Amino acid sequence: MQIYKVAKVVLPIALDKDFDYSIPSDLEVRKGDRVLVNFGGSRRVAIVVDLKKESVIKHLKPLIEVLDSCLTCENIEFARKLSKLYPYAMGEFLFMMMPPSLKRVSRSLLKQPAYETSRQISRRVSNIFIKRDSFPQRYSIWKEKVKEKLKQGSVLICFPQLTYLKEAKKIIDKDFAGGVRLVYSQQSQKELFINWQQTRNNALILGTRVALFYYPGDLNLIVVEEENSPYYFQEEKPFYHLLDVVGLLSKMKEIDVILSADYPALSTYKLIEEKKTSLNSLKLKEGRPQIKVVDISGVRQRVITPIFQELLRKNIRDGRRIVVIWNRKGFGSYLSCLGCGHILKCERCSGLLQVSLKEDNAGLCPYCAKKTVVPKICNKCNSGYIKTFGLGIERIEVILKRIFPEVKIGKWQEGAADAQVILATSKILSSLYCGYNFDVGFLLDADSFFSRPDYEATFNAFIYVKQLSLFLKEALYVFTRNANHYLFENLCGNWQDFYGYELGLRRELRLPPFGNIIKIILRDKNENKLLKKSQALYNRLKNKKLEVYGPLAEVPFKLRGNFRYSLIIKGKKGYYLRKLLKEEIKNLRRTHVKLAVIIR
DNA sequence: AGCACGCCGACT
DNA sequence: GTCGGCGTGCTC
Repeated sequence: MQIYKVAKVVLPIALDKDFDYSIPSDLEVRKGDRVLVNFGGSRRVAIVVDLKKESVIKHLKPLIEVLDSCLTCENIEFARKLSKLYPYAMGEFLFMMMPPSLKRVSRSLLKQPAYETSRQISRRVSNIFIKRDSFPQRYSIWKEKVKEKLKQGSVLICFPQLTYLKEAKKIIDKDFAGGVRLVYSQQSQKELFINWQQTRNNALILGTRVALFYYPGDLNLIVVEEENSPYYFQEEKPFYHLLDVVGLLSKMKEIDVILSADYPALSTYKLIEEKKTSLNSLKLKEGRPQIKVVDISGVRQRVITPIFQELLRKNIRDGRRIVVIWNRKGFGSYLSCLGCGHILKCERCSGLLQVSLKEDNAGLCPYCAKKTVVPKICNKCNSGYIKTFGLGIERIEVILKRIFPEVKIGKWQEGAADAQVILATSKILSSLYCGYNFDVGFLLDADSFFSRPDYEATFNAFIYVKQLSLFLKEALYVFTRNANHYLFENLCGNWQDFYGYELGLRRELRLPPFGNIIKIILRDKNENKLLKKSQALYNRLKNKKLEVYGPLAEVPFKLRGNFRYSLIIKGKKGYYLRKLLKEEIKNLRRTHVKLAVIIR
């Protein structure tokens, strides 16, 4: 006999609500089952989140079919917790926990149903941060713990990027021959489905941030490699930070976490100071390589300064392998008419068109990557010639080749093999993890890192410069026109001094990790309408006694045809703010304002 | 989210 | 007269 006659289900929609369906007498339903329902006039996949004897709703539609049991009660609990932490519906998170092919209406291909793991006896969770300069060093520390934990369950190792993951796999494979499974979003639906099925128990999983949502029930340990990486912040809906989600999952499952990196995230450092996370590091041996701050504040030349030329000449003469970093790709940074001064812009964005030598007559939008054909003659005034202004890395290449005609100079990737001087944008750092070394580095525009209106800019700049220096054997020259900026005070010394100072600033200004920053970005094709709605939202939030700033023009103001304003809410950490935010978002969705919400 | 319904201004 | 943008309400 059936005890339960009603199933509560959720769908993958931005709606924080479950719906009741009656269970036909010939169906057997469990929590976590994937079912087919008639919802709002169409057949859709839903997940059963609860079973009841009766419902307050009068006319229930019946469940059409049980497709399979692919999720567990624990998945449901996790999704519920996530939807309290972030302003997204439980259904949106729940559907992230199953492979994409199961989100569609499809007959089950599952070989076996999801099984519930019994809860362990309550135990203390250990959180540890392992600080070493390189991946092999860090890996040698946490390897044994992975082996040990793998005896009683699964282990997940998170990587910030796919290239990094694949390089690391080569090393890890040697110790776990054939036993490693990869999970990342670029895999095909078929691959994801197979891997999802094969990592349900007793698996060693290497994955990018998506893999965390596919976690198996017997997960026993989470390792987050390069835990300070900005790639752990998902920049599209649903916005989340992997470290938050790892914290939530480890607390729920009572499993240990190993955070591993060359330098800790600031939030992790705070936990270390509070003794909530332990620190495993070597005795301080900073100063290899030397970081040298070069003050060019009084120099007339913008980039190719005499002091840079002199240092470069000396290091070339000494036979050193050199990397020069300038953070603008292409040839020039903008195009302008010599006659009327008109500056060419992307037709969809407020980005200035960049120029590349390779792509003749092609202007590239830095924001949407759209290519535009650049006319020879300005079509605004019909007389002036269009000329390239500003410095891109390709123009720097041309200039340096003229100054040093006898030296092999090449761009990163193209000429990396045999050039003595490599030119690159700051993006080079993420490919250096794959084992590439230089003797000397020149960071030509350190100021561009912290000139943005972003409270995290200085911290990110610190991490960037420190990480870059780890791939240099001898010295890193950092050029700046703001040599008295606090970034440079502790750049060469003890890293903990910088962390301490930064943490003090954040505490004083009530910024993360001491408080929440919530940024709501509103967008619309109609600029006036958008401004009005942004102001209306500002007033509503202000009336609720929140600390709100804005509306501020986002950078870029126009992106892919949409204008963008943002509001920033500053507040204490807590559920009150999140609950309030959820309500506001619900109201906004109704008025068809497109928005993004970023919580830090 | 996605859809239907109903209100009001614009325009062949 | 009707077409369509837009606010509102609903989905078991």
